[in-house]
Amino acid sequence: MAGVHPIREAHDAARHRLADATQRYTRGRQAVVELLATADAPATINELLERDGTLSQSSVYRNLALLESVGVVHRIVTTDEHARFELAEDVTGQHHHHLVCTSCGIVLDVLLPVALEEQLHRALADAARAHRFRGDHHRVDLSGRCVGCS
Amino acid sequence: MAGVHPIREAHDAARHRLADATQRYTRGRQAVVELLATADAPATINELLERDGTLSQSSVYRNLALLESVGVVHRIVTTDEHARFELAEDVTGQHHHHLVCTSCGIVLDVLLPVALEEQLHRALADAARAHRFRGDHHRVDLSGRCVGCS
DNA sequence: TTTACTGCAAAGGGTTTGCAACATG
DNA sequence: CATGTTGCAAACCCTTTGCAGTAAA
Repeated sequence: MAGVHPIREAHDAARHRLADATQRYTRGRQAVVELLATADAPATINELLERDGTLSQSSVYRNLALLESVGVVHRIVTTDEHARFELAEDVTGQHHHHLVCTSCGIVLDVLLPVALEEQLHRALADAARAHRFRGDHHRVDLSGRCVGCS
Repeated sequence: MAGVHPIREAHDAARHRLADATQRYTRGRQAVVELLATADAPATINELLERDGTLSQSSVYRNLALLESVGVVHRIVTTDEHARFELAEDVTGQHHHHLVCTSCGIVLDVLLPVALEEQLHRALADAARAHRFRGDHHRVDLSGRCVGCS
């Protein structure tokens, strides 16, 4: 992961994880992974359908749900009415966070300083322990207005 | 805010902000504020309707949207299919974050160390500037499993 | 008294699913 | 070939809205 052939690696990860779950890596699933791997920001279902007119809506929904369940895809839900999808961090190898535009709903990826991530990780682990909560992963969003909407 | 009569202060804030918007502080709106002020965690619409059987669903939806628009209520959207609501931070005076159970969808409030919040704030401001994004407020969630679901 | 608000029921809209045809391993 | 997968269309379910009656200021 996070190697020099990110798209191929995304396909390999998807193929292997699906195989482990006795699922096939069909053309539609490959197309979804390809679209997400080449997107410049988390995409909505409609954006995926527009980018590849041969895909059917119901299959894209089903395949995104499947890919999410095997950890290849990550679903982002904001106050925007459309869910957005991106490749999971352990496929891209790149932990990141989001800038969310409250006007148009677009989501941009951003990185935070490693030291801050570590502190945050520790603080959240403390909070989880205090609430007897088994923490999984954290999410940091900054809401605001993108260039086009401000 | 954040005083010794949090519930009364929530009502006062709601009343004033609604008045500023030429809106009335009706019984249904008071009931919603009261329910949120006395809830131990962010609540779904159904939870509010169950706690006060005299409320009608459509009015609760409308009133939550209105209260959100005047900054009294904050909407939390997670991967859970139901939106959750809590009093806004500038009504409670308490900036906080969330632990979100990926199984049952419950949301718990948590505080982070002030120093960490400041660092986070600065780092996000930097990221926003780099993307020519006008930042508003940040959101930090920890996803995982609550006691009941693990 | 004015007019914002409520409650009901029906409409909206993103997402899910039944089923017959199809393609993958 | 056996069975997982697809595509269509209908069903779902949370949320929103039209409208006539009601209540807040």
